[in-house]
Amino acid sequence: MILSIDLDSEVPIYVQLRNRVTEAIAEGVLVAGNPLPTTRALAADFGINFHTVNKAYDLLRKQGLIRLNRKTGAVVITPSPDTPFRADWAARARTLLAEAVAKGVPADEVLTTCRSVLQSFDSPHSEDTP
Amino acid sequence: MILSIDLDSEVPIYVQLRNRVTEAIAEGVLVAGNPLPTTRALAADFGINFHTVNKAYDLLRKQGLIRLNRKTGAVVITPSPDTPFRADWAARARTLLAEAVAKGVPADEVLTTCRSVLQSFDSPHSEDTP
DNA sequence: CATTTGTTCTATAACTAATAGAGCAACTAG
DNA sequence: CTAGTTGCTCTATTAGTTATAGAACAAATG
Repeated sequence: MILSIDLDSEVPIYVQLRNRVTEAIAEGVLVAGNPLPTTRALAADFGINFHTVNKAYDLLRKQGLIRLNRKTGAVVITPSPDTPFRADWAARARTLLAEAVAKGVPADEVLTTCRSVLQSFDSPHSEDTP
Repeated sequence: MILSIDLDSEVPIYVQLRNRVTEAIAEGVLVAGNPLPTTRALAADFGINFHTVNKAYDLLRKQGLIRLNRKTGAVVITPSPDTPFRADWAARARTLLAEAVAKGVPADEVLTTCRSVLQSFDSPHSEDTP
């Protein structure tokens, strides 16, 4: 797995890590059952502290996207999109969509952008279909 | 104008203020030329410090949504959806959409939610059309 | 000219981000 | 059963952010 983070970004490292893993799951690069690198290994890869990785994994666990086992490590799980999540997500979507509309981007263009992003998640990402 | 903020939220007050104003512009409640309350007046309304409101207004100015004049106060302007904005916005949209898809929400349901939010912005919000 | 308003400066307390080290608890492999 | 790995917890420090606060300046209106 190749995760890229920007140490100079204004976005906290642990948030970037959470976002990248979340996107990898959405893309199908990571599916239920797949293991994530250990906190210490991933921290060593990026040259950051393992506590920072730990924080990102903890966020993902609270999001209900991974399960953390001692010794086995972090594993992607099959999520359940419950009602509280949908409500919270819709509120955040409203804020983000408002930002584009307020900036003058036409509603249909906004929707087209969303559609193409969603389509990019749908396209297959298997390594063993040559 | 009625802006509501939650002092107990984990979202910083100045971010909430920016979000509410952004949404009001997207909804058409605020249109180009409309004045915003003065920083001191809005701060008094919410019982918060005027520096906090100042920070929110400064964000909105950097977003290109309002113009700040001495004495005249803050005024909503006609924005220009430039390319850098679209690219940055698309990246953030990707992260948010990934969150829903990774959580198991079907892509078409995500798109439907976005569409209904955008439609809620389109519906008229004029006070003088009985 | 006087008032209002955004702007800027300094300052402080509480919180967050990231790093760091130490050690505990559980699980697997040998 | 032992040894090692790994998540987890604890304390601690440094740097930055959030929100508050007071004071004063600059520009534009009336």
